[in-house]
Amino acid sequence: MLSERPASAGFLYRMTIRTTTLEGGTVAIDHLDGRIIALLAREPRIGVLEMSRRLGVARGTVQARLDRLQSNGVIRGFGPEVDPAALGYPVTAFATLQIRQGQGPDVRAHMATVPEVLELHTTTGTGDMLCRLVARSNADLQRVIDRVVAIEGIVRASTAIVMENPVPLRIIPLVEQAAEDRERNG
Amino acid sequence: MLSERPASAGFLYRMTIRTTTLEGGTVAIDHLDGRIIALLAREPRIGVLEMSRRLGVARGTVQARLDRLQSNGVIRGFGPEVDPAALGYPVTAFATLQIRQGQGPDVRAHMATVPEVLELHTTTGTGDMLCRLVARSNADLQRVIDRVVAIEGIVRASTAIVMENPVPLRIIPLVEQAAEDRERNG
DNA sequence: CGTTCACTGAGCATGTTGCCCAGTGAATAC
DNA sequence: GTATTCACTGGGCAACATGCTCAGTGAACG
Repeated sequence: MLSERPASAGFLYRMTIRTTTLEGGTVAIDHLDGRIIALLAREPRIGVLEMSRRLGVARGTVQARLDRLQSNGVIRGFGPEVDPAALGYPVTAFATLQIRQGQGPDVRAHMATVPEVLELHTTTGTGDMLCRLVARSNADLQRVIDRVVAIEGIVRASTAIVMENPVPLRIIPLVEQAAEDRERNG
Repeated sequence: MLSERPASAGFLYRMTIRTTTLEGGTVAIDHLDGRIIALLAREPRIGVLEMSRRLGVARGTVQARLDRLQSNGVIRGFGPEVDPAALGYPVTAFATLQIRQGQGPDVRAHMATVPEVLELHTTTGTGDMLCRLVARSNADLQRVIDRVVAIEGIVRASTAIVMENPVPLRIIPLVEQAAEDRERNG
């Protein structure tokens, strides 16, 4: 079931695509790029050869597009998507933190040491930081929060427990949007 | 550079592992599982064969572990990680929505139609829903929010724009934690 | 004490990859 | 207008990884 992508050095393919780069590091992707990403999202284990067959283009083309999408940074990688729930962490929560002036760096470093902190953002608005937490249970969430706020510098933490996840993290609609925009604008 | 995972039906490998399943669909993973996931996270394009070499175990073992991790649901997939910023959406924001009683389902359906909504959760606490948005610019964020709140049922929306992302979405520390817990408990 | 199970190490046919090449049409530059 | 560049096609070849199978081993389990 788990097949592979041979480990390889892998230089850029013979082709180099006339990349359309917009302002600010933005990369324009066309419809074919969009289809490649969508196909890859739907069937991650598909091969370049199989993709070229499905998309009706030459293998080299898919190869080149993929290389470009990766060196572009559009596709950051293919890391395994691990489900925290399956690991025993079925509870997800978002915590808004208020930080004491100048303690930002300390808090950031501290948060990075807590495994249950899956991501951390600094934001505008009421809070100063927003983080995503997971825990083994609602009760366990208390332990996690205690550990999080166990550092000087966090003035207040406000937690919202996730009940449902109607829209799981997704990117395809945005990719299609971006591909269509490219078609229209050029 | 972009190598592959041959498209294949792929039945379970000959081996079936004495799976340790805990209460509530939780799967216990051991140290080897942890190393596999970590290795895969670090070098997603590595092959089963290469992994077995690096980890010092037989190819079949890695194959079987990986199959199990996937059928377990611990590894959900290997979808491409697309960077919204590279696509021209460098602005990320979190919006807290307050929903009018009974309008939840309508709002959920509506949110799913907005490409810039990357994820949506229903939560406890002050707000009723929390969503992650992206936009082409701060100005564009207004357009996105307008589109989001363009449905009856959203009483109030409070938005926090992300400035920095000190801890990007990660899972490895949790995986290691889970692997260690397994070692200790059983 | 026999069975089950995870794992090893080996093998083989098949299929994919990495890389190369010549040729085409279209957009770009001179 | 003409030459060049570039994305893409379709073909080819050697090297390699995969999918699947098999026999054997040690440890945990009933």
